[in-house]
Amino acid sequence: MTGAIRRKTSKSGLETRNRIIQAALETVRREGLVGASARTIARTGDFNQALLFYHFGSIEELLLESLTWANNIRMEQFASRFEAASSLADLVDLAYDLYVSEVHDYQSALVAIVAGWPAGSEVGQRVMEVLRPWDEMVQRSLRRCLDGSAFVQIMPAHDLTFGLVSLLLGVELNSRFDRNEDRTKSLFSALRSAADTLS
Amino acid sequence: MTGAIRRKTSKSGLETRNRIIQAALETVRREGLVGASARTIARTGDFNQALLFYHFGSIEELLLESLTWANNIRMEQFASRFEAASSLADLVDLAYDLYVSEVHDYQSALVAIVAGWPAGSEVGQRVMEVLRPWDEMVQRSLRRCLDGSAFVQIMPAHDLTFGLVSLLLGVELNSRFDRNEDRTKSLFSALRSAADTLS
DNA sequence: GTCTATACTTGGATAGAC
DNA sequence: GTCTATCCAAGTATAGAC
Repeated sequence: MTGAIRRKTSKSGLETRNRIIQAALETVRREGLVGASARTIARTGDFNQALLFYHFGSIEELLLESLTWANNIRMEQFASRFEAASSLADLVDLAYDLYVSEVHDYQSALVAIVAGWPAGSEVGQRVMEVLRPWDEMVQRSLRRCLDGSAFVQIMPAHDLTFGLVSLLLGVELNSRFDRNEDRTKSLFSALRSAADTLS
Repeated sequence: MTGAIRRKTSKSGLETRNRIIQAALETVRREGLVGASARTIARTGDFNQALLFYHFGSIEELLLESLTWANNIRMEQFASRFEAASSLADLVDLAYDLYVSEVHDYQSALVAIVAGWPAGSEVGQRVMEVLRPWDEMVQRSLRRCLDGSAFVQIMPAHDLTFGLVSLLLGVELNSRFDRNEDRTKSLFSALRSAADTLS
């Protein structure tokens, strides 16, 4: 297994890298992680299969970088909104928006990648690192929102963080085989009113 | 793709089927779904690779039956306890026990299998069917426990069901790359006291 | 930086002996 | 029902032309 390969990043090189990443995500979305081989990915993006190895060195590396890429977009997209949130209800809304945007754009290809490797493996480690910032961001936001609220008495911030992040993962995983978006919508709107009532 | 193959189930045949299923689960656990090939599974279980095809016809079929098998065990193990639950707090405890037993026995190999295939695929459909009974069981139990409680005002039973099941999936997925069991323990004990307070 | 061609490995699956 | 041998497809990866 070769590590990450990064050539001089010329303009067209970057564009191609991006095309390949898009094709990888699209393929995982359509065929599942089990169906995402170099050849199927290349067919999806309509480029030569060898290109993938030139730019990323291996499939694992490509999937990992695709995960990172998609995740960074989400982070950038949501970071300011998390900073701006001022109540638990805001955070619930944000979580829902995150879910919608995730499922809409990637049909939760991310959770498939996350779930595919065992924890101890090298890939598993790196997946973990990609996900960690979310936890920190949510936790910071949550502490700020709940500061002074009586709500922390019944549910400490770190538990709430872990619960919210896990719930989001679970809902996304669920959405992979239960095409009923209404259930999620309904859940989050119930959570939202609960948050309103309780805080 | 060939369908399920079921020969006359002699005693030793059944035992072998079981050995193969165990090996499949063990392999997914250790190598992840991406590392679960016919050959690696056979090596894990120390049996001939061809045997797998004789008994199950294909890898997909084997993984699906492994999922079903492990899931049935859980269902049998927990069904009576879900029937016996009489409060929201009981249900939270049950969910936690389910998590522990799942992670302990399979290190969440199940969620890996669940996440590996796309929703629309044949495998995805069947995975969905395997999971559905949980939803029904939890929902029945929940309605019974919350009957007459004021809690349903802030959180309807069907939303709570979906939330609880999703949370469990998410926590199990999380446990694949975050080896911190204490976080889960802490979350569920917080949920438990919340359930006590609120119902 | 991209494509074609190709080497080589692994994986899925079957046939036939035992 | 299980094992050995084997076929073939698919997969990963590299070399070299353009």
